[in-house]
Amino acid sequence: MKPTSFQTWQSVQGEVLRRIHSREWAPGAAIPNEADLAQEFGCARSTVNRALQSLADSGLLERRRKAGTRVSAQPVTKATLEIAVIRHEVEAKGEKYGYRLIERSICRPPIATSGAMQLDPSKKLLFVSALHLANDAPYAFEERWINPAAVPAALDEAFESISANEWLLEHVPYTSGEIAFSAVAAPQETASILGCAQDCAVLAVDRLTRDAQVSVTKVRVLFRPNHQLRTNL
Amino acid sequence: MKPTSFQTWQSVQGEVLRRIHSREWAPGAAIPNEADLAQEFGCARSTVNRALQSLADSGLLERRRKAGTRVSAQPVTKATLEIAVIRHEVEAKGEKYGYRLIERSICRPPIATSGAMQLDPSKKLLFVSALHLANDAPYAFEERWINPAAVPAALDEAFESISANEWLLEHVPYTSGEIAFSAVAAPQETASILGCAQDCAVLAVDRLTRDAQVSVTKVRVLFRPNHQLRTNL
DNA sequence: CAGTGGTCTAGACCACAGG
DNA sequence: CTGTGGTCTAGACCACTGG
Repeated sequence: MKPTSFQTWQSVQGEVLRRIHSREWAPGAAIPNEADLAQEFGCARSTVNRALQSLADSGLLERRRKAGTRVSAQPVTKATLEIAVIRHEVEAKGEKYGYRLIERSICRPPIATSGAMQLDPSKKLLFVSALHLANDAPYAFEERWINPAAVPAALDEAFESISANEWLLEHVPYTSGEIAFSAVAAPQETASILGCAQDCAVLAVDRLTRDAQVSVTKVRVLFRPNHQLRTNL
Repeated sequence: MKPTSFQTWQSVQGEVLRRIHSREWAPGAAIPNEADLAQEFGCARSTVNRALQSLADSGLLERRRKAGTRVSAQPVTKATLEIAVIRHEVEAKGEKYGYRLIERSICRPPIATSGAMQLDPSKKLLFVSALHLANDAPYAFEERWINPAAVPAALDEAFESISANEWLLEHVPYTSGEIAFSAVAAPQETASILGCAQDCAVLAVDRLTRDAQVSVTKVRVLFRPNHQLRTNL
């Protein structure tokens, strides 16, 4: 039999990675087509396809019909952050989770909010703010606007023992939306809730959630100082 | 022919999503196995497999051999951030990119740095700090430690006209590593470089890069105030 | 137009883990 | 032990797009 044979898509991927790392296939250069590789590797074309497709997803390869496959010259790193329910996040760290409702009201949102949610500014929304605790210390502060038109049942929920976070996940799961990460100076009120100095730098996660085009909720979560979001590349 | 037939994995996925959204398949509940679905949908099992696997990757389904497939009760949202070379990031916004080297030296790193890089603290490393500009205004400040043992060629590069960012990508591409996002108060020196107030809240991206187990570089990038990292969900 | 990747199929074997 | 997903194969058709 010819040199080596690769029978699993993972092993094919490994071999492709080796050639890229060793610069046998240089950055920006084209690599053989699937059929040729399949023959060389002694496997079916679909196996090669699986391996290459996976590498293309991670940004290492660029593939185009007819043009073929080439090694990305300047691969765009893709960092995947897992955003879990905060309770799970805390428990995963081995800390005790706690929850405290701070405010619940029905009122007209700031224009910036109604604008971002693409809703009529005169319509009232449900506002909920709450504090998440880890080992009884402040962990994250969340301010949330909920669109009652999208989730009428929310008006009947007090959010005193369950976070809006989890409640929404249970009642309107599998939504789409946008998320943004930034750094902000903690406003005075927030700072006192989080137990840090005013204008302390904290990580902010802003999230807008839609269910079939209509905005369901918009939330800003401010984490305790020094909080990090980490992942592997 | 039976009701509808689904011939592409995307259409199968669409139908599965519909059933999940409509709660026909409730959160936490098991769904039929691949063979049954294939028969119902009038397609091959591998087509169903492709569709379900993709949904499992995105966290909507949980699959285990023998146990079958079930709808995730509390799906973990996965936000994928694309971390491009800063020059590209700036240019993609339609702004003019600029680069200014601030410091380049060879010295012993702080213990925290050598520790994180798992290197001998007494060994000297190459330190490079630089400012990235957008439309001539500060965009991001980067402080970087480079391990010459891993990239000897770096010692011959001045980094005066090319950022270490891009230089490294060209010379040791396709590395692995870790990345972390946090909020920090800009130290006095950094603040003056970025042109913001001292202790201003800025987004920090810390990145450790390895090439086959050995640390290549560790970098902290501080973005201008109000910078956001965004993505869709 | 023609080469390349994208996908589908029918069938098969296997690894894993639930019971 | 056995059901389920994970994967491989050989072959086929097709969509896209570069030349």
